[in-house]
Amino acid sequence: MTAKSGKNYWLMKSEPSVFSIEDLEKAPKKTTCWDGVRNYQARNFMRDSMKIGDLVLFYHSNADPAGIAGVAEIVREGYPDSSAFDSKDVHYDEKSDAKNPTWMMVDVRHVETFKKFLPLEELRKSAALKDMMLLQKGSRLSVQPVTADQWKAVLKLAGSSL
DNA sequence: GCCAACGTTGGC
DNA sequence: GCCAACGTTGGC
Repeated sequence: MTAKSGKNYWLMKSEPSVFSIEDLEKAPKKTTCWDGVRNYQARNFMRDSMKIGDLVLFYHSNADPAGIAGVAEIVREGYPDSSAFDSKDVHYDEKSDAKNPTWMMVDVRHVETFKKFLPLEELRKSAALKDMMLLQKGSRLSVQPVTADQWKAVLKLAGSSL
């Protein structure tokens, strides 16, 4: 992964019935740890490439409708996902060793909830977004990079002032 | 709730 | 190292 200097952009998925952007806004310090990711590619992005200050599109998956709900920012870089060590947690992974953790997480803080939610259907209509990973057939990665151009196009669609 | 697409596991 | 079986994701 190219981890050049400067800001990177991301998209992170959450099921709003589990944790929505409203939940993030109401959370203490408007911040949460992004635990429970159990996919190596997504883990690698969080561990290796996400930097403090990077901005994130907060995506509502398994929702009606699904789409982009707003923006968050990275406030803590990759560190071990403690939920992997908790046998009572739904994301418990008995194979993950606390001394050599398999799974990592980051902390994200709420930045903006879009006044205009961007449903998938609308994203698909945008020529500027046609190559976005989110929109590719079969793509289901829960943490994924977004290009600077895609980022600008999304904020424009949302009428965001960021 | 259905199911296509994907990732992981485990037998061989 | 192959690949079938299984589990999960996530749109619809």
